[in-house]
Amino acid sequence: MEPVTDTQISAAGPDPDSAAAGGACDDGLGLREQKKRQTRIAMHRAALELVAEHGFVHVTVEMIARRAGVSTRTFFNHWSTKDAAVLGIIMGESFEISESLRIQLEVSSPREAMRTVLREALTAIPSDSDLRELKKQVMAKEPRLHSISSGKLIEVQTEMVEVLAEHLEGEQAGTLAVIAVQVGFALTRSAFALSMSEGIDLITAFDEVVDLYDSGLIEA
Amino acid sequence: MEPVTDTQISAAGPDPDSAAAGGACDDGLGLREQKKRQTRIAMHRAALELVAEHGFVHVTVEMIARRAGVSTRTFFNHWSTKDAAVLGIIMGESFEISESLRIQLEVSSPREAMRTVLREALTAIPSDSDLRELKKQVMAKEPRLHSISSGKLIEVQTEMVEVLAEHLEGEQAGTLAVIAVQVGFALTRSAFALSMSEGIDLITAFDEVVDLYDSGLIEA
DNA sequence: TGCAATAGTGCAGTCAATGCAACAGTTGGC
DNA sequence: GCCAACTGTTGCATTGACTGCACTATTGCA
Repeated sequence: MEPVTDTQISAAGPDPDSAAAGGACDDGLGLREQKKRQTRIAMHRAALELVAEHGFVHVTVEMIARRAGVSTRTFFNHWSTKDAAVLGIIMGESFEISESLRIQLEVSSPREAMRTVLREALTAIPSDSDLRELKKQVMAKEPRLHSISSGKLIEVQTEMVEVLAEHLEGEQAGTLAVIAVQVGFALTRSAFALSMSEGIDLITAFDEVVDLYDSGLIEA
Repeated sequence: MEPVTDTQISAAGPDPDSAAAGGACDDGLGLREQKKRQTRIAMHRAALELVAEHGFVHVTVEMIARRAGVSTRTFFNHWSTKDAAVLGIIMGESFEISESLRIQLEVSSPREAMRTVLREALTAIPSDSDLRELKKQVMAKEPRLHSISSGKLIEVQTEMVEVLAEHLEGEQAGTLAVIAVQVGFALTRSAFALSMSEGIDLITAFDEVVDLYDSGLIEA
């Protein structure tokens, strides 16, 4: 298994059980991919349940792994951090995202490019209702999770700053790039928090956050 | 010693050596306070030097402590995390900041209140020129440090969201509060990055960032 | 069926972070 | 100058996140 590439934000797929029940949810994936997905979801669910039960700090990776029926080593093959498992953050290669930004910058304004890329990076969450309920509970009790800084996320942030700074030119390009990216991620984080606390999917949450931000009601 | 309260962002004071040379830099503090400050700065400097030399990941807390001439236990009495020591972030009680926000909200708009509080939380950095040079180097080589999420910072963030949400009222108060605080901290983080990379003091950097943000050039 | 790829595992090890109890220098009152 | 309350420093033991490595088990494909 790839030692946890990280970067494309997405969340766990549909419930393995319901998929098994329906039987038709092959997704065109091989048996291998399906199993991988299943264990991943099992861990995510286990993490959520345990955090809901005992609180984030009292849940160990070992506990999560055991409930999900895997070894702790396997846990870290799927999730880069404990936080990531609870939040269901999976990321792809950071250079893909920064490349995507570079391309978008050719055809759109920096603002639009940033938003398009960030939005694209948020894969929809087809989460089941019970997973949503769990997430709501967890986020309500664990405000700590509102601020994501899951390892590789920082990597992406850094690369995006570089790409943007390069594109902007001018004396203050660097500073402008830093601010733009920081604000962009602030919106993304907000979307994540909203998504989990309201039980809506990430893209919807992101759009809502962006709308609110643009409305000027924010006063930030 | 207080087991590292955390929250009031500030940076290490003046060079202990230069203070010793001048002799008149008593600051009205007791011998105790002075010594405490000195060891703190020694650790901060050691951390910066080592990171500049070997890179963040290859520097252990033990190495920092040894160079600063203290035990690792003492290290953690002063800094809540390794990151904090490198960045020179010290924080006070989080409730003080949220209290401050609550008060400011009585007399100013949310936007002004947020900014005032965040700005106040940034104690000036009277860093020596050589420390600045070190910081520049470190920040250039360690982009990881651009995204601060030093433990208790999250705590402050959370409390601010609560206070703000309570004050805003309305259906979307919660979401608005989350976004406002996230953006506020995004600006603060940007200020921190700018301060270190340009070798200017935090307040100046913060004002500059806010001005740039308000100018609309950002395109976030 | 057999080979290549890849998911899962066990193990040993590193290191950040914390609690506790003992110790030492500082301060203030007398 | 001396004692008592503080408070900073330290060593020790411990927990738990995370990693590298070598190895086994499955799966996909020819």
